[in-house]
Amino acid sequence: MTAKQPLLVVAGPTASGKTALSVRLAQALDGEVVSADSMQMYRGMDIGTAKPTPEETEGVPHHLIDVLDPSQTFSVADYAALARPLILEIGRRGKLPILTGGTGLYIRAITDHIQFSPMPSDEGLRRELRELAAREGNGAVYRILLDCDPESAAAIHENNLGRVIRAIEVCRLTGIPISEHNRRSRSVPPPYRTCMLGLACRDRQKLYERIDLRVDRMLERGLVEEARGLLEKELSVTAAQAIGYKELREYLAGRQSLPEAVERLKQESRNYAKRQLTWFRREKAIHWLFTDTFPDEDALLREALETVRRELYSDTPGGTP
RNA sequence: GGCUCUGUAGCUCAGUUGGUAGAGCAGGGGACUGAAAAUCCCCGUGUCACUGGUUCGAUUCCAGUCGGAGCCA
Repeated sequence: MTAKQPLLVVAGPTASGKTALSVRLAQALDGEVVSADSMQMYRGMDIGTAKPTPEETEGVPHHLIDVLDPSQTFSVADYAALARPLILEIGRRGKLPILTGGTGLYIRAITDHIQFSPMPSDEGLRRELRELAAREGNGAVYRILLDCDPESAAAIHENNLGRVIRAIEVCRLTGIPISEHNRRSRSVPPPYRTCMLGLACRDRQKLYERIDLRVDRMLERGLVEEARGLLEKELSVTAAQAIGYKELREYLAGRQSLPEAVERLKQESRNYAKRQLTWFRREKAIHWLFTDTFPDEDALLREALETVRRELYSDTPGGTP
């Protein structure tokens, strides 16, 4: 029986200070950062995703950044396939992997060790179901799910068309209801001893102000030009979802003034942060660090380190580092 | 100065043929397993500008007052 591998997670909404904290934690704990950010994986999407710059990383290795071309689609399953061996390998080298990012789904896939079995997708079926929904309404598609997987149907809202379609697709393709599928995906216990840190602000308004400010800084650094270059290319469905570029597209197409587009971009970012908070709040294992309650960054780091040592390195039967 | 329009939820606006009002956005909460920076769900009492008048009853009609917009001088 082998001891579980220590894994540190730094989660939190956009602009909460994840990058800075994880770099300092990596320096203090001899770690390497593994990004859990669905958009920073794309090359060329630098300013808009607040990708850590060389100055910010201070030499600390950062993985799973710039590993995709914006034309590539991607999924949680793909993420897990990349991240898991990487985490293992970092550990083998005697380093602490620090999973940092705001994509809750990706983080959970790792921490809960969700098993993704190989599964083909069926574009034709998806399109067909989408057309059915457009023609006869979401209810028509939902009824199909009700028929093949009542358990999932009970958990998915009729209007959440994407999920309804996915559940039907899994049913049709594998003959197993997605509810059953999801249960099986949790059959393997996580090989990690995990400590989860969450960054947040006590004062929501303060977070929103930070977000607005950061957007302004992105614009100063050339976000509009970055967006112009990116939008000339063919973007995958995944990459096209990134906040920043899709709002600026309206401006670049002359359909909206720059101030209007910027306001929308800030608004989208704030709404996104709120959704992230909802997700992470559900993660009961998270130790929350409220950045606005610490006098300075050193105090924050000290508290974080104390939590990590307690969670990861105390009374470990396998010995301490 | 005259005429016209206008003043309803934080914002933009509906509406009530007179029985005290509702959408979108914002805001808050929630869900989340192959597109997740996505997708979806739930939450709306506010002197209906103010003061009078008509009326059983006015936010709704009338008059005046005070804001705002426009047109003519």
